[in-house]
Amino acid sequence: MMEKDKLCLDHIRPVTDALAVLSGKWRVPILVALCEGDKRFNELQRDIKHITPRMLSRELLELEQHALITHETHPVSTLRTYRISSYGHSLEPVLVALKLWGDGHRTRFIGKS
Amino acid sequence: MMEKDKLCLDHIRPVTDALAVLSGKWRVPILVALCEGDKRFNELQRDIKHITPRMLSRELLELEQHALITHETHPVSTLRTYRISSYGHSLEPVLVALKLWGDGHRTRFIGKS
DNA sequence: CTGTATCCGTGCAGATACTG
DNA sequence: CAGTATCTGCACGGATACAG
Repeated sequence: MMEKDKLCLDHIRPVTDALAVLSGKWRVPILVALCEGDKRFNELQRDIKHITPRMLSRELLELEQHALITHETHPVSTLRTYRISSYGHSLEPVLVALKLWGDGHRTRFIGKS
Repeated sequence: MMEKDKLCLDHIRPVTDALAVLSGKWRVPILVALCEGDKRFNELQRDIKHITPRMLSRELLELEQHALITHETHPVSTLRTYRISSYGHSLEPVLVALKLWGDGHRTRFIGKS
């Protein structure tokens, strides 16, 4: 089981797979917003600054196709509630690793906003 | 420290910072190729399938501006040698986390190439 | 060998308006 | 409230040719 953590050729595809899931301007903000708890469409639109309904709709669909989030539709009304799936929570170690490195990177390049 | 590894709002910026550094089609392939050892421009172009000299040049510059790689110019000839910096190696935990999750993701979505 | 210059197609994403 | 439709600009990245 991984005797070496060094980079090698067979790392490329899984890494780019993971990056593809997280890439785009709104994926991480949406996931983080949903980590505060289940939310509805307009709550997400309010909490995520500057996102348009078009992009929010698109990205919610994408995240759901990747099984990272789910939604429930209220039986009577048409209210939908979005939430992170347990599979979505499996991304946490990845996001933590990215955060730790990103913190250091911002520190190293002082002067960046 | 980090008493909790849960996602929260102040994770967004460092995470997207890190993602920005790794995003793009060629960054990871270049880093991985250089992990095999120092290489010259044409070696990289040969080892990284389908990359054009334009993109290789562009991405090498970008990676160097982010301090992830360095280059040395042979004093007499104009031969350049590219190598990963120690700072570049600090990305390894991040790439390992991405690889581990990406492996699982590919397993989960069987049928994907 | 180590790149640059130029041209170009496509997709990502914003703005705005509209609908059930 | 919860989205969709349409239009648009721009950046990403490929192809090809050229240069030091």
